[in-house]
Amino acid sequence: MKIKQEIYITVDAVLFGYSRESGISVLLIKRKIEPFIHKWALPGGFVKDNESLEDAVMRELNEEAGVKINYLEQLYTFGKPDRDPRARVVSVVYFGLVKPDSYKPSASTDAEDAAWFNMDHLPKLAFDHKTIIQTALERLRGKITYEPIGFDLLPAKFPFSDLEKLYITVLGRDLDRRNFKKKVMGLGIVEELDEKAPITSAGRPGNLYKFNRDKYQKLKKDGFSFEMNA
Amino acid sequence: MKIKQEIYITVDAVLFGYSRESGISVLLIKRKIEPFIHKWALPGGFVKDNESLEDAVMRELNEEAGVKINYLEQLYTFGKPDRDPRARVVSVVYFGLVKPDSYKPSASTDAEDAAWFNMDHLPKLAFDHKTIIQTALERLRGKITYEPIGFDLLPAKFPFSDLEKLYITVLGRDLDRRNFKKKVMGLGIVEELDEKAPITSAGRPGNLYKFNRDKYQKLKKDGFSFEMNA
DNA sequence: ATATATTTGTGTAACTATAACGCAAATTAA
DNA sequence: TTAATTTGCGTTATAGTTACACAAATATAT
Repeated sequence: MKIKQEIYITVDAVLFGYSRESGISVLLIKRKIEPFIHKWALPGGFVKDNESLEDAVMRELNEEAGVKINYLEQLYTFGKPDRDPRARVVSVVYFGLVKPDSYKPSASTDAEDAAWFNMDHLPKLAFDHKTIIQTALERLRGKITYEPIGFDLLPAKFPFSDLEKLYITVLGRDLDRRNFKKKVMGLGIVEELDEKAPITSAGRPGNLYKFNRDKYQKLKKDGFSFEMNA
Repeated sequence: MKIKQEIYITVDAVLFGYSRESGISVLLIKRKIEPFIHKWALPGGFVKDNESLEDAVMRELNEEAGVKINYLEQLYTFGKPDRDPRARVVSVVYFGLVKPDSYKPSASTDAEDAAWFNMDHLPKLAFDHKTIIQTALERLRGKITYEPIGFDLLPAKFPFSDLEKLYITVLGRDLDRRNFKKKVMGLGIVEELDEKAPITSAGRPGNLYKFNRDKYQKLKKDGFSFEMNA
């Protein structure tokens, strides 16, 4: 092609996980090449000439971490001229959610190490990755109220209070337990199971619940819109 | 740099305009180079090595059209390997709104022609630009309900029914005129002016109204959230 | 000139959703 | 055995939404 352009394109991913005990976590990898060698960074890498952007993120995530992704969407493209000291690099960043089941990052080939970090205790990060994580967190906050993506952070079966705690953590404000439950159950997409939740603390044992994704899809087609402000 | 990568990066812009008479329009330019020479396409072009993505869109818009942009945000990055017949091209697309005042595309240097097209009568478009416009329209629809971006499609002073018609057009459904007005005025960010609207049709003449952006910003800082479902 | 159609402005009543609570039941911890 | 904790279910007051009715001021048709 005629045009002279010296810009590289990468993909990165912000993967969020959640647990009742430690709240929201982010998956990071320890870089084993320069720049920022041995520093923590988001998983990602250069896009190959013939693969789509989505394929590129999925490949990198497999190579570097090996976790099962439950939800993935494009977040934002970061392109400030000086964000990479080596050269001009534009990064298309994806936003993903991982269930606790498939939480463990497996030993990987490309990264020195991969680990989940609590959002409140992030290490120093390479490049502009701190800003990127901030943007991703805002997306999570914004989106959880009008799309049922919270369930992509929980196991298939969960005690109701886990869902409630997830919303409290993500939204960063208190909710009325009773109103929250009424609202959620009223939507008709969460079902109570005939199964007791494993005991984790004092108090009356509760049931397990599950998200009925099929029902949500059906309702959505008929113009139903999820909303959780309670 | 070590990495071999043959991917080009461009920026494109979907600029929307609005008028009571013709509804929503999109700004298109007629290409004067291959591929798709003489075909209509979104304004845009290659990013220079040292300019930010935003600077690149603004530059291209000036070169090709010369309209004043009232609102601009990043929309999405399109990167399918075969979207450009020449080579692998990843395009970062921006979404913008233009007021009717600064509506006229001025004669430009880079494009053969630039013109506004009604959303319902778009010509055949180059590349995947039809899909891109569709995505942008969805963004407009989604965003107009929870951020006051509708005012970026109207002149500073407008008859109230223009705002109402804008929402009806964008949302694609009917609204109750009276409830809509109550809702909007109740938010406290639209002011009635002491000025009659110019007469455009039969019926009782109405006043002009204006959006108070300062007040909105102030309220927003205090946790106020715009919402228009009426 | 007069009647008709059109558009703006204001209001009210019924219904629905949200917010703020209380209390009993079933369990663990003291 | 008692206290603390957690779940489940319910009620009431308030706020918000929806569905209407009607008068006023103008252009248009007759």
